[in-house]
Amino acid sequence: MGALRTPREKWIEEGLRTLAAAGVGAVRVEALAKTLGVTKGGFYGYFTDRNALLEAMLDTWERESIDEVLDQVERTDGDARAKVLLAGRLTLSDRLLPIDLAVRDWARRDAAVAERLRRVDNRRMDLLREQIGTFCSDPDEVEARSLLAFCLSIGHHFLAAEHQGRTSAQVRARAAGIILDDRDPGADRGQAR
Amino acid sequence: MGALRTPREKWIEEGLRTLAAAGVGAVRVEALAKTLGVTKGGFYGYFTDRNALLEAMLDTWERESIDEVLDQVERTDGDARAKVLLAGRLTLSDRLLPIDLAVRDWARRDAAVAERLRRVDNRRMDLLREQIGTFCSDPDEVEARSLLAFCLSIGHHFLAAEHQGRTSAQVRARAAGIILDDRDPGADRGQAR
DNA sequence: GTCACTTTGTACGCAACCGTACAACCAGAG
DNA sequence: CTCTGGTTGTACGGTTGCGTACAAAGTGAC
Repeated sequence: MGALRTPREKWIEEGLRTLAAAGVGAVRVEALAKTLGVTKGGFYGYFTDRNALLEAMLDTWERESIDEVLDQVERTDGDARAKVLLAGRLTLSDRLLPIDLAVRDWARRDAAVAERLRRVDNRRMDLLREQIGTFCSDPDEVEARSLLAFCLSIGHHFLAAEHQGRTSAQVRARAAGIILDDRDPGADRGQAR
Repeated sequence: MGALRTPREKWIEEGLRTLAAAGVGAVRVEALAKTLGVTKGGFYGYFTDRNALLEAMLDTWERESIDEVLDQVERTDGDARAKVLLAGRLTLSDRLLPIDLAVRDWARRDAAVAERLRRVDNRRMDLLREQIGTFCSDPDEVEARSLLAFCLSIGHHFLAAEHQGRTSAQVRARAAGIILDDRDPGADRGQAR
């Protein structure tokens, strides 16, 4: 058999890295090849075209950011608030977060991507509803608090403002306290990413 | 004097339209010219290059989304909650919102854009702090609630999930109630965009 | 109508990138 | 060692976009 210096996964991995760093527009076959230290010669053996790579990248992202995160949260035994915070930390890990943000922008212009994102976000909201529902009885309020939790974890990465001496994490922890109806805001439960 | 069929403002306007609809990457001189029904011949009379257009677009956006919104809010006489909601509605108008979201993504990859966005966001957060501060005394809590208000208004545009029968606006109104510490969530104060 | 001045159209060179074709290459089977 | 099959490099044609140069055209002053 011939050598296999650049398997399919390498292309996907580098594609996701580029997506995270510079957006979909920067995911170009020749640029990836250059970064990988090869030419695009082998690329078209794995993918029919650039679009096939983008699909494969989305497959990987979707799998990682749903299945793996949910599995890990379910295996945890903490109270509801702890699970919510853990899910936030996992979903928005150093690896997944930048990809997530890039996909979110991408979805605004591509219906197929938007559909995938809808699936992922629905699963995440399900998790939030379930956990927040354990300490909040009004379904409308559960939904509102779930929305706030989601918007906080995504939105704060888009906010460019400062917090007048406080760190971003401090303000976020306090905000998480409000959403999770924590009556002891002084307690340090760790960072709310 | 010669005719002036396509003044500088036209290019900026069309640039902002394209930015809003398809992101910075889609703001290309020749594409804009085609949309405007001319060729790029005249473009380089107004701008030294594509980058100069992008700068001018940001100037326009910054002016519109700070000065005009703040002026209008200051002229309003309503209570703090009403002012917060009004600011949200103005900032996130049909015209400004899509530009805002595109700029936010752009800022993740361009330091100069990030700096502009920081200025704008700081002004917006100032407004929120000021208004929320009128009915909330703890400065840390004011900051946290301001952050939540901001994240809700920005973040909900990135959330692709459904709300189990409820409309997005309903859930958002309820969430705004939580943030603004409204003890009468049934009251209809208008939409919380 | 003519002139002066500015805007616009056309054409060019250059670069990046896509997708294809094919030759060169390289491990392991036999 | 040789053959074989998939992997990689190279070369190509086509497209799109930037920025420049200059000719063409149109408008208002006179």
